[in-house]
Amino acid sequence: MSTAGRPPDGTLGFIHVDMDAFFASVELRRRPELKGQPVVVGGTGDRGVVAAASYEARVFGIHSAMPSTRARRLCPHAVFLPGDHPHYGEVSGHVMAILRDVTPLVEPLSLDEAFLDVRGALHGEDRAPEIAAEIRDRVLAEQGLTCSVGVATNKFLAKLATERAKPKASPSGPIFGTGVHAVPVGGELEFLHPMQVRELWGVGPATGRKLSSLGIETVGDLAAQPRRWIEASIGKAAGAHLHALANGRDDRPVITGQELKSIGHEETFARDLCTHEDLRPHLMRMADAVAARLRSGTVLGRTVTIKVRFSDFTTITRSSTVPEPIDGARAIALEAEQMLRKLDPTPGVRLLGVSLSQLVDGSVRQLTLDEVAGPAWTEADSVMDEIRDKFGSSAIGPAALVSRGDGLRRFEVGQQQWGPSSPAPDTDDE
DNA sequence: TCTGGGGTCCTTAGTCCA
DNA sequence: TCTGTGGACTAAGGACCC
Repeated sequence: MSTAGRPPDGTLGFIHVDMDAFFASVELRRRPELKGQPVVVGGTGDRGVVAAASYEARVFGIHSAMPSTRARRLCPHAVFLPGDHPHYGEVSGHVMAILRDVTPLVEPLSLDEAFLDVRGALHGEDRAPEIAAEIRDRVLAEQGLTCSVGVATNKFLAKLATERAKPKASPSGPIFGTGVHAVPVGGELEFLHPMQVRELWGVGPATGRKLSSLGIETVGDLAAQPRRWIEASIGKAAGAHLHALANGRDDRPVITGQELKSIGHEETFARDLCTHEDLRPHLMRMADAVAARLRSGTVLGRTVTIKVRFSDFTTITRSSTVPEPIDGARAIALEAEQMLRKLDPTPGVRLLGVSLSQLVDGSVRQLTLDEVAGPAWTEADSVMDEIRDKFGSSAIGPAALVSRGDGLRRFEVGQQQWGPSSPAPDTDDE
């Protein structure tokens, strides 16, 4: 991990790039015949959500994170697509390469967003907006995709500037934005203070309600309050952070090569599961998926966490820390199952998740007692990794998953990015 | 209107130990 | 030996982001 090193210095040199309706735009690029139609990418089943909506779909009120069932009601004639995460990752890689061509100081936030620190490329000239426009032109020319770009004196203002540049949906159709918006040096507070406090990075529904109950509606209202009072009202860390942002201060550097803190896998089931026997194969499959990702990233973890969401949507987590870091499916499953056994699934479990945190570098791994006693499991994991590399993720999986008679389908992992793909079957095989 | 999956960070509370 | 304190660690939950 490395950082830009220099703190923000009042130079207009931070750029935020955000792809416009990324997943939907990538699909439209593949299927030009859908251009102009409302396109929705995401979970296609009853329990799925929208991952991305084209601006034509947004005209109908559809937005990301909306339940798919609601999106269908709002716009029954929209084209609903299941999404292709590996392909979006590939396209994202091409876009990030363009950004890294501008500066090595690129901090990806997700597949479709990144911060850049271009201060080193300015040579004392005020040309960051020009660089932003060049980025936009190159992404369009080389990838056939549009993006919006914000420019400011720090990361947070650059991100807000991007929002100003974005296309908007209106009842009469999409309104295309300026594409690039720069917040001039000295104009930060004028730009910031009229905004709703909810627009600040880090203010979600809960904090928004709390601030509103304190009479704080705009960013200017927040900036005018004493910092200590804000800290006492919403918590020390969040209070100090938001107060600084409201005053236009954000000292965070652009960080390249962020280290991963946890790796997990979770799934919402097409219908609720009520017994340990039903849950166990899913737990095994998820432990196997997490283990494979740990090994492919050459990391090990010490804390195993399971997440259980019941039918009434109450969600609990249980975690357990093992003495030595692990990356084997069997070891993860063992810990996870012990925790799951202590829970009562009879009210109905709609989601189950397994994750590993407290990650450490796996390239200098120490053998665990388990491995010293019998290295067969580690070898089996390595062989599985090799087979998956050659024949795909569904080619092989834990034996526990084939004994139920529903075979290879069980080995599919990570295919349910936005919820189960089809409505609950009326059969008894889950 | 029923709410995904991948994460990060913070807060609070309990325990252990020096 | 007992008590208080503070730090490190762990566990659980919540809020937030894309």
